[in-house]
Order: sequence, then structure tokens, then C-alpha cells
Amino acid sequence: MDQTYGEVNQLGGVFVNGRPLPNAIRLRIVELAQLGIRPCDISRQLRVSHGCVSKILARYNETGSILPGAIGGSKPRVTTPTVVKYIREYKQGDPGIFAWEIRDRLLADAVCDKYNVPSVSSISRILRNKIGNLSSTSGHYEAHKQLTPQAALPYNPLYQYSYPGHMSPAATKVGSSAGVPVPGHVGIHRTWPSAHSVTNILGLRSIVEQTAVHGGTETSVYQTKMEDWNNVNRAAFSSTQSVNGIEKQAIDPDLKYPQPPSGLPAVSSFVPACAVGPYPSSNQVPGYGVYSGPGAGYMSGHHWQSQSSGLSQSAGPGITVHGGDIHAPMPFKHLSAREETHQSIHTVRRGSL
DNA sequence: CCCGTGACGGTTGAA
DNA sequence: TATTCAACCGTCACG
Repeated sequence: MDQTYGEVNQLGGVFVNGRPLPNAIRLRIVELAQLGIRPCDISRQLRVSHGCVSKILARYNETGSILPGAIGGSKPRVTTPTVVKYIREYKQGDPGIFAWEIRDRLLADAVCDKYNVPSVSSISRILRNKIGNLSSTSGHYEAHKQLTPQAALPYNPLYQYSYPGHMSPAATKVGSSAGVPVPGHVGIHRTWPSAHSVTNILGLRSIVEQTAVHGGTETSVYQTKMEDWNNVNRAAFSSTQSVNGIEKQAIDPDLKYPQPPSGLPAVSSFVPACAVGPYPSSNQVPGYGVYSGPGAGYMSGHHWQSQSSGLSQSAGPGITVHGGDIHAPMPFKHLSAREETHQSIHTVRRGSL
């Protein structure tokens, strides 16, 4: 885990293995694509593997979101306390009932829907582990331990997930935002069912903004976690990562980067909306950011989050790097071979931008 | 040459 | 508290 400094890919771009590309880059990819630039060119320009570009664009086209999926954690459990309670009841009502019958009943009684109904094996396990030895306390574990408001609901995978209930910072944040501005599907959608809906993108922005703004103190909590990230000079990478789509992103309002999207004119108007990535780039990155090249410029400055609305106006007078300078202070793997590429990159970029 | 895809090594976070 | 596990990540190489 130590210094996971970014690694350098074949194109000379820096990435952190296992971690999502910064939102700024993701956004950039989409924007360039919108401008009609071919994926292969985008790949070279931003120095992101074409596979990644392909994936991001595909996801964008499919979901409308440029955000990475929710990493880590577990799927919302289907065997919620409520479900278990019903299973118990069914079992008590008919000790000879089969797991598959319970399953059917859960569906019939609308306790679950076909998407979250436990598998027969899960039900069997529940019967064996939780109900088998259940004496009479009709509600030991689940009952009081966690009958969260929604747990009582027919189960909403979405909320479920965005209800870490453990990571207070995020939880609260989400909770609150979910309660209010979050259309419910927005941040949530991207969670498990994985459907990031196009429409959300826009909403997403606002949410993030809000959360970002609101999440003043809570944020600090995260900080700890994020520290790794920031410390680790992965420079351009922000720590923000979207777990539930939004929460984390909103989480680090501290990192701000002045600077307007280097050279995205019109496009930026719509993309930013979805991008919303408060993907702060690095802080320190002195002369050269990890992400060199156009992306770098873009990255190095942008301060979405808290001000997102003012994205366009953020207009930092072209702060850092900009278009022209792909500083190549980075160690390229295959220098010789790459050189050419770079040349062409420049060409392409100049041409397109 | 372009691009979709899957293996791979990695990170994350709920349980 | 530490571990497990399943989700996601981006790169790379193949076709």
C-alpha cells in the first residue's frame, strides 16, 4: 500500500492500479468523444489505455454517467431483518415449509421482489443459522438490532446500499442528501443495480454540489482515509472515489483546483453536469502533474465540487500546464517507440483543440 | 490501425 | 480488530 505512486502505462500516462481514473480525465474522455474525436485519439491524447477509454465511453453511452462504479463494500443484503422476520414467521407457521416455498411466499407477499428475493440456498441458510436455533424471541437479532426505517420497507436495494450505517460521515451525508435533494435514484442508482441513469447525471451534479458544500466537517472524517491518497503523491489523483456515486465525491471539498477546463468550450456545458467530479487533482504536484498532457492541464485545475455551478467561470487564468506542454518528465516505458506517438499526439491535440 | 473483450493484478469497504 | 469476499478499477494483449 505504500507509495503506490502512480504507475505509468504504455502511453506514458499515469494511473494508480486498482483505482479509478480521476473524474476530470473521465470527463475529458467523454468530452473529446462528444467533439467527435475518435477513441483511439482520445486514448493517445490523454494517455489512457484504449480499453479504458472504450469502457468509459461505453458506460457513458449506456448510463449517462462518467463516474466509476461503486467500489468495495458488499451488495445490499437481501436477507434483511425484515425478510428474515418473514421467513421466520413462515417457518413458524408451517414448520414443514420448503425453502422454495418460502421464497415464493416472499414474492407473493411482496416482501421481496424478484430482484432481491433471497435464493433458496440463502433461505435454507437462514433457516439453519438464524431460525433453526431460534427459541422464542421473535425478534432478537434483527428486530432490535437493526430495524432501520427502511429495513422495514419492502427493501430498497438502493437506499440500502447507500446506507452504510457505519460510516457515519458518508452515511449521514448521504442520508441527508438522500432524504432531500437526492432524487433517490441518482446517487443510488449507480450502486448496485448499477444503473446510472442518464437523467441522473444532471441531478448528480447538484447533489454533489450540495453535499460538497454541506459536508464541511464530516468531510474531515474521511480525510483520514483519504490521507493515503493525498499523501501519496499520486498527484493528479484525488482520493475521491464514488462509492455510492456521490458520497465520497462530495467528500473532499478541501481540494480545490482553480482552473477551467482547459480547452473545452461548449461541450463542457453539458458534461460537467454529469462529471461533477470533485476529483481533485493532486495538491502538490509542482511542475508536472501525474497526468501530463492535455489532461493534465485539465486536471490540475478544476474545482468542481463545491462550486461546480461556477465551473465555467472558475476560469482560473490558465493556471498550470496547458495544452501545448506535454511535459514528458515522466518515465516512459518505451521511450523510443513512444516518441512517435507523442508526436502524433501533439498533432492530434493541436488539431482538435 | 481500430476497437471490443477478457485476464490480470490491484483497491476498497461491508460483513 | 483483522479477515474475507465480492464488487470495481485500468492496463495489457489478443483477435
